[in-house]
Amino acid sequence: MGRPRSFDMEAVLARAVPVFREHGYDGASIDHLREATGLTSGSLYKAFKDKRHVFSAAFSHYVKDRRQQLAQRLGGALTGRERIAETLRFYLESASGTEGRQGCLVLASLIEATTLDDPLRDALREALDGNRTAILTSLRDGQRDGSIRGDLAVEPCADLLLSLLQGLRAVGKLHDPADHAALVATALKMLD
Amino acid sequence: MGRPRSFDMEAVLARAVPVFREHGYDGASIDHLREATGLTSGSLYKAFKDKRHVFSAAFSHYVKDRRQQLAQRLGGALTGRERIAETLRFYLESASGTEGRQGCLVLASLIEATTLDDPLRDALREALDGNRTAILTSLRDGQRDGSIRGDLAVEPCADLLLSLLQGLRAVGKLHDPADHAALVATALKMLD
DNA sequence: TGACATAGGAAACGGTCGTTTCCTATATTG
DNA sequence: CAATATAGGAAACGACCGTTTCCTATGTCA
Repeated sequence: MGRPRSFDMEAVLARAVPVFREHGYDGASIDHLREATGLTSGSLYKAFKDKRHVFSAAFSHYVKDRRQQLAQRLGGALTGRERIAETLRFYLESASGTEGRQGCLVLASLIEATTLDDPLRDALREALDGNRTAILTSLRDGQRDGSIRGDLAVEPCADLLLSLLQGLRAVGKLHDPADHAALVATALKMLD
Repeated sequence: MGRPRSFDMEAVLARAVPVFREHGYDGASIDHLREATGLTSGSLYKAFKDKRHVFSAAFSHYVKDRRQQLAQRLGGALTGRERIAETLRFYLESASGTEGRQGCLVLASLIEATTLDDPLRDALREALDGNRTAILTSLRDGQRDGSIRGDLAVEPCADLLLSLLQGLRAVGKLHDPADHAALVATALKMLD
């Protein structure tokens, strides 16, 4: 009971995410969040315990949203190899234009990893492990469906692809990646 | 003329670098720098115009130092292919342990790229372009010495390797890379 | 419909930010 | 050796940081 919230929590988080993507956890100020969300700082502190909790919720929202977007794009891709290729294309597009300039929240958090507390670092680890597991699954599926050689060392391959995807987002903060098709083709040679 | 400086500028920069590597430009406070360098904030402002100039000098120092370290390791590697392999090993080691946890200043700056001013962003671009050019040179040398196929598309390959190297540093903030040899072997397949 | 629990929002909190001021110390130069 | 230009360093600056307080508004429930 009591007076109900006049704003949509989901929408506020969606507006908070770009702030953290651009400034990181430490660099994002309550004033930035106030501007982006339209809430007063008082209301922010009614809805969240503190800045840390805003970040935590925004981080979860971002990871969930990215997972959904990727899952949707992977829906049509049949073979494991094609799923890896589509994942690469997804990241190449995310690393381009305004999206690329805004940056990846996972990557931004990674850079701040040493200054984050344990629960946040665990959430970050989970997000990254999730990405790695997804890649690994696609690789193993590819081996099963014949699109990837059966004797490929999938573990180092997954590690490498995980780093490559994050690296694309990093360089994408400055430059748009050129010639997506050639980049995908070259990267896929790691699977041969 | 006048009273000469009582500290070594080079040494102060070497002590300032880890502060920026850990906290980034925005996150590094004058107090952090004061602690790390042993200088009072007044002396810092005597030696540098402002925090931006401390960062600029520290950034140059870091890039120069990294270039030298890599050049030294590349001294013995004869073929272009071996130079690429050695570069990968260099980054894998840099991404490990306390060095990996401390992070790469280029990568940290990349994340903050959108909030940096034009001159700093230009310096960052130069550093990154330098890395890319070095990779490209090794690839072309490899084609000349026969260690890399002559019909390899070197441009996308260089882009990919550049992103991969940065990505290794990113993930290295959280996890040590495992099985360096397998990772190098897998990455080198992009050159086949 | 009146009591109440919570939201909304302005204002202020102490702390830290980057930076400047001001005074003293000291090596260099004529 | 006196004059001077700069370094060293303590203290203070206004601005902004994350957070809290306090008062009003408004929905819910008995």
